[in-house]
Amino acid sequence: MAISKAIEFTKTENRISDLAKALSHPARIKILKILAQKNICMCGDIVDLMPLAQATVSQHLKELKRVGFIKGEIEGPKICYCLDYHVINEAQKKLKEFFEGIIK
Amino acid sequence: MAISKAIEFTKTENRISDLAKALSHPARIKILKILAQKNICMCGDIVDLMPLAQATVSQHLKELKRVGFIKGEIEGPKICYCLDYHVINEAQKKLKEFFEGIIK
DNA sequence: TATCATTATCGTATATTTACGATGAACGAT
DNA sequence: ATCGTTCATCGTAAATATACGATAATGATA
Repeated sequence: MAISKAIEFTKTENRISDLAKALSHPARIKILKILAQKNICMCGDIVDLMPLAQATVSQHLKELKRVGFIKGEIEGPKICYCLDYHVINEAQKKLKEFFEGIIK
Repeated sequence: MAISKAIEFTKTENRISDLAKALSHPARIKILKILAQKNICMCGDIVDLMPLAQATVSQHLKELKRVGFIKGEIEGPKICYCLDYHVINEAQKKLKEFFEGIIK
């Protein structure tokens, strides 16, 4: 019989899975690539490059903003999105450490 | 107005997001860590270490098997799970390349 | 101020994910 | 042959994700 159950997941486990969740849709991978290429980019530019409606792209942007991969700065009627390298570096580091901890 | 829409996502974008999806739940992160520690492990051992029912753990194992992170070998009435380092290395490489392509 | 451009949000439909108890299938041991 | 162990699968419920059209909100411009 089971002796004792782990009560929860660790902060690290939750953060890694959350970062991975933000990367778990091809549209969001593509958006990050687009923002990396253009450095800074308005929403409409992204929409034109995506096979999705504006409302859907906006939802994906929201998810990327939620974990912090991107920031949006209001600039008149537009919003300029750009990558937040702080969080991208965090993701890279956390995933790297995770894989290194798993690979013997 | 939109000039032309990208028709699809690339194979790489789909693969990266699919690998990320497998990592997008803390239970699956934890399972991979457990398998790395124990090197090889029966399902029941994992269940005892998780705050989830056996059926739920089995579902998470299925998702990890789907992308290839783990393999299960039947050994009598038990099933021994182990990491598939080929796919783990692939994931590490693909994500590394993705981040490097994004970071200037 | 009326209008246009830009983007978020609402409403909604559908699909997928997550979770669990119950059941079934496979095997070893009695 | 029956039983216990181990694990997958079924059935199901609830939550979340995905997608879109329509609408609202914001600010620039005529």
